[in-house]
Amino acid sequence: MPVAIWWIRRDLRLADNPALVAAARHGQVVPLYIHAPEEEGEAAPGAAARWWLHHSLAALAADLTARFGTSIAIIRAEAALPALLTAAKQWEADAIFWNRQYAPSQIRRDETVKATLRANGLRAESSNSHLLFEPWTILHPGSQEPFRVFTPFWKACQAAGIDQTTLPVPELTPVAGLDPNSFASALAALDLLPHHPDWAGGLRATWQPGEAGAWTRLERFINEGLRHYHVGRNLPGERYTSQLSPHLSFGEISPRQVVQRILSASAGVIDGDVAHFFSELGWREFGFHLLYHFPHTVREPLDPRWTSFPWPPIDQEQLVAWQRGRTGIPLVDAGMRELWHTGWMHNRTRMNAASLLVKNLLTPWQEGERWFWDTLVDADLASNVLGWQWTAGCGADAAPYFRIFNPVLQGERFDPHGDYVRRWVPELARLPDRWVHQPWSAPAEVREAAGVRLGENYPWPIVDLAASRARALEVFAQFKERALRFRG
DNA sequence: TGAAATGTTGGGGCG
DNA sequence: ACGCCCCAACATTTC
Repeated sequence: MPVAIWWIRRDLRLADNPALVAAARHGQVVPLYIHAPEEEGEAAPGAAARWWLHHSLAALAADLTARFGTSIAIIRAEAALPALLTAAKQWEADAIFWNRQYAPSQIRRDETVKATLRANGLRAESSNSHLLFEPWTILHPGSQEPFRVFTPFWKACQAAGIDQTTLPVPELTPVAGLDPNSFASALAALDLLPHHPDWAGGLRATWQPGEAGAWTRLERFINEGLRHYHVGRNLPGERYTSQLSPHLSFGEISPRQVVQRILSASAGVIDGDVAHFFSELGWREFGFHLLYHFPHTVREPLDPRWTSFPWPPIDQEQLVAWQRGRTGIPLVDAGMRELWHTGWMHNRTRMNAASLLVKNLLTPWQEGERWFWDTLVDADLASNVLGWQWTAGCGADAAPYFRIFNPVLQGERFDPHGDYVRRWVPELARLPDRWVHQPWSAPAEVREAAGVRLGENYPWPIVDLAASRARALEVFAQFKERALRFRG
């Protein structure tokens, strides 16, 4: 019986996995994970993602053991290609199957890998498991150009129609010789987990990486979040969002499975809540669309004229205060601490934290992008870059430069009782609702009664919101006047 | 998927 | 009864 390698990447699941199905059809299956972060460049996982990767691999291996009595072979390598060639020889495999990835470095690597494997007489096939729509299939009907604006992009996707068919877990004949013990030691040798100090306690308490955990999240969302999603998704203190992002990022569940399950739960009815949730999946697709068609956006603004934006020198002290949730602005600090503790941040707060860094603190968006990349368990190059460039106003469908969030008003509007702030910034927990989003404005006796001593147990704001807003408006307006005057 | 300034309207207090 | 002012409430515009 021939042997096929299932080259595992960000498709850490058994169900709806085209590469796995293809491998199982071909013959005996070698589930193989190659750890070669150096080769992935900008897409190499950050610290929080490495924690997730460890546990997701462990979960997948456990599933393979329980269902098929096999495990995952792990190779630590400088590059995937030689590892694949060695593995093919070792297992006497004549075919390799994988699911596609879309970061520029990954696309380049996969092209070389595919060509070389085939030149060596091996069968090499890739499939789509990560997206509802391959980026190259959605183009402007007339010009055949990629989209730069979300709404027409998503309309074109919907016009193309979401394929709802999903693949069952295949019957699988494993190769002999893969066992849980050697998997466990190989996984440990990858050294993906933090130590000295172990900062992952909050992650462990929050998440269950793996296919089962992904489905638990989805079912919880359908039961508790979806019904009021359209309004509730804006409230960071409540649990109306799906929190599926890390599971989707690691391919523990496919967007197709999510769509199919939600439609079955809603009896096929697409009301406002369902439509809005689907459009959030659409934003994920849009990120991959942009990353594929405009790969330079990983480091540079989509619009090249923005590369000359006159950022002032980076204030390291302010940057660290932002990273650690010590800006003195409660909503932003709550968000940054939620991120540090759980590896995830509510989208409403992501926008506010990003706006403060880029606009009020005039810090290059790449600094924020880098911090998010390292601390988010759901960090996807596509979504992260899209989000930061959206905030900075230099990306696709970007927020205009004058859109500057006021984190006090945003807090009062979307966290009216301060539940979110109190949870993550306990120093402020005893302040009345009226002042919880702006402790610096509270009467001294109110602060004292609440045990808030600014400058001692909670910082004064590191920027004056009104003054820094005015400064950002001026800098951005001047830049627009000078640099953006000539189109194209 | 903004905030703040400015403009408009209409009710109520008051001389 | 009337004009005037104030200002909340809402709409529009500007950044």
